[in-house]
Amino acid sequence: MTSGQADTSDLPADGTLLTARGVRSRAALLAAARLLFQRQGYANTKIADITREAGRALGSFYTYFANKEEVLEQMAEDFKAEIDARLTELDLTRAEPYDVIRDMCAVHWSSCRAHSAELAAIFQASMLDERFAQRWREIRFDARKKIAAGIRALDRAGLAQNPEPDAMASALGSMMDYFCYVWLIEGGEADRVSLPDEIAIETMARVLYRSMFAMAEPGLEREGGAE
Amino acid sequence: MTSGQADTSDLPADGTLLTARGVRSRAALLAAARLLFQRQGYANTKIADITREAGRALGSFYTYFANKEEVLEQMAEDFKAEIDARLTELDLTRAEPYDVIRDMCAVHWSSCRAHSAELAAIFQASMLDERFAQRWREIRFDARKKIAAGIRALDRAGLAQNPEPDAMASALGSMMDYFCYVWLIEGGEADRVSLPDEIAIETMARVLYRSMFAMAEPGLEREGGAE
Amino acid sequence: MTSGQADTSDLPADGTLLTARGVRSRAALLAAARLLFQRQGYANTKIADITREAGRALGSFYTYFANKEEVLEQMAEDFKAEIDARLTELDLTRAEPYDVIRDMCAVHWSSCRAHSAELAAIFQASMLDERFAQRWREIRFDARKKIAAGIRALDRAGLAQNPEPDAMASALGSMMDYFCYVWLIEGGEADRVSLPDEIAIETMARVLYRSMFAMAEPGLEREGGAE
Amino acid sequence: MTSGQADTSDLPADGTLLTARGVRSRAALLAAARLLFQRQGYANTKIADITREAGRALGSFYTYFANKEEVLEQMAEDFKAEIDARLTELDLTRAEPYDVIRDMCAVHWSSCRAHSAELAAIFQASMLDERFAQRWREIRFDARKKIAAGIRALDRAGLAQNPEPDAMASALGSMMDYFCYVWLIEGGEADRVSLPDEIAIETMARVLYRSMFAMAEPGLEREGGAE
DNA sequence: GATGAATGAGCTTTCATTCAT
DNA sequence: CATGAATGAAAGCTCATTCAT
Repeated sequence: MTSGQADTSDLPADGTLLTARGVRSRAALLAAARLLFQRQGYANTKIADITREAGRALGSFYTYFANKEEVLEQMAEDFKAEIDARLTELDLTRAEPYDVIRDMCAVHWSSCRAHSAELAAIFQASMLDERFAQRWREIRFDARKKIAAGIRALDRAGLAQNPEPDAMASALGSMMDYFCYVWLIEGGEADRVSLPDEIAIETMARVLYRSMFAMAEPGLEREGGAE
Repeated sequence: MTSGQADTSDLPADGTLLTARGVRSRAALLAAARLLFQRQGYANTKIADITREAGRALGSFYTYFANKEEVLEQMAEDFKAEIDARLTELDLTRAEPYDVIRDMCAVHWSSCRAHSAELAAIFQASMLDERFAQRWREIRFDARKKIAAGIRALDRAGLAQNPEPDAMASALGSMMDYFCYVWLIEGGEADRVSLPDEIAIETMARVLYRSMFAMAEPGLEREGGAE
Repeated sequence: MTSGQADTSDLPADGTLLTARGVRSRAALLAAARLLFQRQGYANTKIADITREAGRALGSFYTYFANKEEVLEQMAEDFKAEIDARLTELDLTRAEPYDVIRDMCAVHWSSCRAHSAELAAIFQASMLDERFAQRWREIRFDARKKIAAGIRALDRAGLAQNPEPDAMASALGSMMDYFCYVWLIEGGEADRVSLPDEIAIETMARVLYRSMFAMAEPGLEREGGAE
Repeated sequence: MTSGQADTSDLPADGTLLTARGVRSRAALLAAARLLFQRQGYANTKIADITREAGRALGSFYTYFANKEEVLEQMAEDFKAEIDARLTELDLTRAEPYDVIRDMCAVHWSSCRAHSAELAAIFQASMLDERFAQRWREIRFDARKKIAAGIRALDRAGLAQNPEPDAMASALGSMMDYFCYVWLIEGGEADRVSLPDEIAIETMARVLYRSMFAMAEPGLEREGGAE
């Protein structure tokens, strides 16, 4: 429920099975790493910090991971798996498209909140290391493709016009990713440090809906909004 | 025109005036730093890299800067000054609001392109160092305020409805900043590495306009778009 | 007997207990530091000198000490503990006051000889660093107080007169400290490089006794000295 | 009057005569060095500190001195010349030997006070650099010889007994030097930071007189002191 | 003479990774 | 498996000294 780590966290890097003790140690290290990535950032976290936080010896880290990158890779995998899973679970058949978009934004926001450590670490690593930049591009690509597909469907249905669906999807995805980073990790904007979930989700949903449909979202139309 | 560096680049760390030779060296170091921040990132750039690239001795760096942070601070200042200046020059009285928004996006995009080194460095540093995160929040805050003001004006004029102008401004600003980072620095999305200026600018403008006005932008309406 | 280091040498910087191997390394580093402080002075000794002399890698130094100052602090502590202990062991009830004073001088001289590295380092550091000047003042303060107490006792007993016991104690203490430094570390006076223990001790004792009692010490009186 | 620097300060290292401008610069540098040696110590004073304090360019230092050592050497020379001169001026024919000793201590104390920068620098340098240790030994040697001569004279006159005049002179000289250092430069003892001139001088004189004569100094005898 | 930028050797400290116990 | 000491390559930064202007 809390994460998708269960699938993989009991496996060492080389595929060998771990003893019960090993499983516990590995989990302790991953948990410590998450805590620290979130608290002090990925780059600022040393291997020694992780083992200290996990109450393990420094050398034990290398029993389970080749290096810090591997920890992050593991986390990124779990993170992506979870987002994918939750996006797949979405009910795309809801009558009102805005509700679908809103659900998607809610999933994105709550996943990012639940995995803020991973989000922080991936964002950071993507800026330090081209390999992780590539990984991050892959991770977010599914979401982009989904959005682009939605835009193309609208176009085909004559419901809206969008000459560059991929660029638009990239822009909207960038908004979602960085907006979550800003409010869930970086500490908000200069004049405000946090945002209620409800507002965050609606704001993202509104931008997505309006950008895709080029009209106001249903809730507001009824109130005699932009029209 | 290219930058606001002229104002400050003839001043060393302690406020004393530099000789002509000093001005040249300082500029060479800044140029080398820009090049390297862009090419290999801020965190991956060592002081020795900068001096080597600038064709200067290691120690010379410290004649002009106390450390790498100071270089970035200088760049950030210049960057912000330039963006501010260019946004101030914008003609806000153009008849068509979309044109104003488009101009703004064009300024943002071209500024980010011209200062991609600074953008890369600031983004990176903001993720490694809380002090720079704060600085980055300040730098981008003007743009957020401007967008929020636009949204509030539309609301007051009854042209659109937007219950959370600040959150919306943050989302749109995040989109602009990260979209520029992704395409100008990080190398695009998984399936594409670059975007023509025209498309990038229009995409951002479209998202801004539609989100703020909750309707299609003028160009498309005429073509019988979303309606 | 040789030192009070035993109490503390099995503790690393952070208070954790060391393994046997660690105890050995720490001791090796301290021994190397002592040797070098004595041979080439505190300020002239680099961390790399210490580790090389100890046959350890440079980085190993930092497993045990935060910096060179900490090494000295450790030594100073041990030095002070030893002098205190030896001064406490003195038999203050000997019938002849001169013998008590002579014993005290003997303890001081031999402690300084045994810990000439520490003495040299503390003296040097006290001149480079106000923090160590303060520490040095504290270290020597017990001895000053002891001398001043002796002077006051004589005054009260009507055996001598000394209007400024604290100033006198400072002068006598300065004599003892610097005289030891000069002959045990600096290399004596311009025309002579060393002094037999016996003469050094008697000279100090004589100055102390005469200054406090304002009369010749017993041994000489019998020989028909100053009277 | 303030110093003996006048004799030499208008001569550059190589014997060439300086222009009036040069004389002023050299003096400014020496004055700045004195100030800083006193304020922050010899070792902690950088060449750049000196030139900044003197309001001169960094490079100008090397017009007048080969390095910092040479500055100190110059100062030491002046210092020694002054002490020698003042000790020579002493009236050794005063009826009361205590008065002679007291005058000598007064000269020593006031010279050290007037030249505390030099004293601080020489003491420090003597602990960092064997060359200066040697120099310092030479500087203080005259004083030692004078004291030893006094002791020998007393011995010959049968007025006191002192089997080791040179060791005694070293002890008394060490007392005088370090006592002055402690109170004029280092900042006193742990419980007190300064001493009135009168008390400092009398304390030194008392230790000298009593140690040499093995009896109370005249002033106290009259008050029915030690007898 | 005066200036201050340029130089680079030298030192400190950090930390990922290895490996003997 | 666990442990934590050992290692040494990398940086960062300082500052005496030189030298072109």
